Amino acid sequence: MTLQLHNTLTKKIEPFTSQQEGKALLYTCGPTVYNYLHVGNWAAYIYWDTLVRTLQANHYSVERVMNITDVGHLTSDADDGEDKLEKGARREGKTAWEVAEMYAEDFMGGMEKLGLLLPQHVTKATDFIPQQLDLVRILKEKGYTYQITDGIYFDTSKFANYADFASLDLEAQKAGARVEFNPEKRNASDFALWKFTPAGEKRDMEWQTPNDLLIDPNQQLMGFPGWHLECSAMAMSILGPTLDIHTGGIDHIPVHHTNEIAQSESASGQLFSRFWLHNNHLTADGTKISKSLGNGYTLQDLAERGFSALDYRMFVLQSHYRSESNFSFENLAAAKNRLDHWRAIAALRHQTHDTLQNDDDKSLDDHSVSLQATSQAIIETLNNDLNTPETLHIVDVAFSKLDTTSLGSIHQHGLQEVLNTIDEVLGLQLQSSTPDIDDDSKQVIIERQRARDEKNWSESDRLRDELLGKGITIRDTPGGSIWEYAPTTLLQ
RNA sequence: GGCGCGUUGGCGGAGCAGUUACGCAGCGGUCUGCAAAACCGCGUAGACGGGUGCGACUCCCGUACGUGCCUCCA
Repeated sequence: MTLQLHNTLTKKIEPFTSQQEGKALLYTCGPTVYNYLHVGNWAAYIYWDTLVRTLQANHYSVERVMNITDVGHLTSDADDGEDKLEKGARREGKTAWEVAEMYAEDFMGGMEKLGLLLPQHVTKATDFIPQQLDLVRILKEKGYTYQITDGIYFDTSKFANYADFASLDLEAQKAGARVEFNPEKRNASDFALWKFTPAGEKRDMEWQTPNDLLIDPNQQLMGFPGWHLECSAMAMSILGPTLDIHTGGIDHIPVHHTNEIAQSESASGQLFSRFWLHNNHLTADGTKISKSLGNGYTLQDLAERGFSALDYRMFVLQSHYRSESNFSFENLAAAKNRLDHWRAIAALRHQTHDTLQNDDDKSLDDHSVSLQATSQAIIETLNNDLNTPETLHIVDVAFSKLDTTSLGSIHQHGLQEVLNTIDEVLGLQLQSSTPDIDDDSKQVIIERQRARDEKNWSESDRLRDELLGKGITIRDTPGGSIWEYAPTTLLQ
């Protein structure tokens, strides 16, 4: 099966194709760096990392841009809230620049812990101010903008298909709106492209508004970009007017992405993105994740309870990206146990003695065949709109078979191939987390076997404890002793 | 008020119109020097009411409940 993806644009699952053969242009809406990311935020990046890996498994080279929003994201989409960065800065007694730097660094650290592939372009909104102003200029020249007291706005009534993407009923929304909108705006859905620093205020982050963008060119106005503008400016200036895929959270459909499409397509006259993928949200402890509820767990919170970032990655892969899923530590523990089992299987690759070099050797029951088929099946299920839960099921079935297979009968090459595939597409680092044990430990295992042969149980148990001290557990099977890495214990 | 989604066993979570999802947890057993692991078995899931099928968890309609976005947020 070729890669099929659910496209929000058409609300259907469609075969994926790119504009340029073998190359996919991808834009991912990144974080606003005014706080630590919580598990819900991270889930999105894990899903999109799986997308990138799946594209690569389908022989696409991926050129990907991810923004870091370090300015202009207001605390309200009504364009009259505070800037999150400026607010965060006041909270912490720092400048907006320092806050952005600190949390951006934390974000990059989290990416690494989770084993997320680094996009080719990780771009900060503040590094793309000229490009954003250029976009405003183009829109102004084409007659899509108007200026009011607090900024330059995009007139959504001039973009005929504005409501289509999110199936918006603008009139009904207006009637039921719970937020007062700026009465100077021509339409409730109009949004700020560029905001002016209010008179008498000084922001940490502000730039001179180019005179040619103003009604009165003699005005001297400081300002800053609206939140939606940055994504369009970075995406188009780096990847060109039309993306192959644009990803983001489901919450972005009605406002952020709708606005991105409006401003980008109005400026370029071309389709902004051919595919739009949206991840559903995570709840935590049965309710929506929210700072005020205290369930916005961070990676640090997980670590303090004995869970690694990769345990969390496994947890996220257990549900489909378009389903709403629920985070709890109980569920995370289930994911961790599953990952520990997979690692035990991965450790077998050091302990098999491959007597069969030929994959087609039929004398070896069906293990080699099934392992080969597993690698293929993993890609197939991911190609089905990134069906990661089904992928895990396939791996479980294959690994269960290995549980019942004696060491000598495991087809090492096939196992190696499956592990490679899993690590490539799921990023669980099964192999790097299970290096071969050192020679000393191997010697201890041999000595223990000798003690057991002599029924010297006290010596045998002593050696087993010695290995446990090194984080290695032993299980004795009819076919011999097998070692694996001891699972890390959870803090209660 | 508008738009959307969901309801599967103790917890999580898929596929599929007719045969075990899978994982985790629980109980019983086998194996084992012990332990661990593994294996076998058990608990007979599909909100409710209709409809269409020989047959529905799986398609259609309705009801109830829950939930998301429109307001911080992936």
